[in-house]
Amino acid sequence: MANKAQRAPRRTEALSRDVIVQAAVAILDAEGEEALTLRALTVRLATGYGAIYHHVADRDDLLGAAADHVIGRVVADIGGVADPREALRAVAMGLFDAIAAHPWVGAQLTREPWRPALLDVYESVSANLHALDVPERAVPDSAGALVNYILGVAGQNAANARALAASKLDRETFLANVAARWAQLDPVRYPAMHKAGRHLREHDDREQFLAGIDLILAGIAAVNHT
Amino acid sequence: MANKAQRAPRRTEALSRDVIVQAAVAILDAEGEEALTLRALTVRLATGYGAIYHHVADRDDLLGAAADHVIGRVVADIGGVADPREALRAVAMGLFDAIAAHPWVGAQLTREPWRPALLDVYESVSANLHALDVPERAVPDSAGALVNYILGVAGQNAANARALAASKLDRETFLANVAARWAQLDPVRYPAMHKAGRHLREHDDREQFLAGIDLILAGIAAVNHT
DNA sequence: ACCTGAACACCGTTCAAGT
DNA sequence: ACCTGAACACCGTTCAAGT
Repeated sequence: MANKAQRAPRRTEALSRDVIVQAAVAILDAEGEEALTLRALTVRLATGYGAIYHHVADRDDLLGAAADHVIGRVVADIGGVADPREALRAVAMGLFDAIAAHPWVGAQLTREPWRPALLDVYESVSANLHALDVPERAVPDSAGALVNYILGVAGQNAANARALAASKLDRETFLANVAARWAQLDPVRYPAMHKAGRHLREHDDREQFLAGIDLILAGIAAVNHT
Repeated sequence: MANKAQRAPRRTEALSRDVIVQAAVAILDAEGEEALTLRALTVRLATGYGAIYHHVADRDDLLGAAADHVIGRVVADIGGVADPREALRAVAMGLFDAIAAHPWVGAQLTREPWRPALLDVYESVSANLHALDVPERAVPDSAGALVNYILGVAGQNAANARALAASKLDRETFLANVAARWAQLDPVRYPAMHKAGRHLREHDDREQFLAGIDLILAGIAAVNHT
């Protein structure tokens, strides 16, 4: 055994905000939001608390930066789509997939919706609506409807991922449990949910999400053309 | 001064889950979500920790029950509206107003969307869509679009309320600050947000919310009738 | 400037002990 | 059954001290 005064090995390369954010993303992806503790970060980065606070204001700042890091890529990857309708669907799908892959991002977006990453989303949506010949004065409400819908789904996704993780079941049996609970609902008082319980197997979150986007786009077209 | 061994006066009436939930709602409304600590509850209820844990599983259970308590009333208060289109708008407006009055509810709904209260919302929305002659197989996606949109706005409202409280500014100057920050954005890279910054004064959250609901309803009508 | 890590001021939750 | 409150196992954050 080593001397008792021996300390954990310290890092040699300099710390930076970016290194910290990447470590945070890795922890969040691997173990979820509540696993991101300052202690876990000091261990992973082989450093002390003060070193982290030297580059980051507080835990919320870090969580926000981590979300920006993930979402930033999505918006950047869209640019090339020419057809505005397809571009809108691409932004929506890109966000959906990013949030499905990193559920903690969904929770973060609903918590701090004014983050730079969402600014770009808002801007991109607005520009594409403009390209769709939506009248100037109708753009803000239309963009708001789309973005708020996306944020709603994002929140749901995050909540589902949390529930799935907490249940410690695999996805299959977890869904079966949800379906069973719904199917047990009184079919007189809760006819729609009762029925949904019987169709959950063939339910596809991604398809339903896109259907919602198309519904809103159809509404925007209907309101502005007649 | 009294004896140092003197203790805080204890309550005489029995505690109950309902009394605890009401106390929680009072704290949440007055001081926001992070003010709801177990310690604050013991003080307010003049009791001990164990007494609370005897009626409530944990803090999350309590937060959920508090949200149900607020949302339950909203759905119950709608029932009477005959025209399905008006009933849908009434549900949406009821939720919006409840969340505006109790912003912590918005955060809670996005965190645990399977709560009983939301079940009733989903059911009510589905029934009214059915009454609007939306085909059976289109109801789930349509209801999902509406509910997810509502949840998205709910989350935004909660986030705005948190930011407003944290800023310790009054609503007026807080909005002016936001508008100023947006107006400062590069008008080339962020034309839509730049412009939005100049119109924030005349912006009405409630009106924009309803515009979104109408947009989605128009989309549902357009997709299903052609 | 950048980093260390003990210490501080909190949390939610438990549980032996009381009535 | 219902309640008490000290104690436990954590948090995020600070700051005097080091390099």
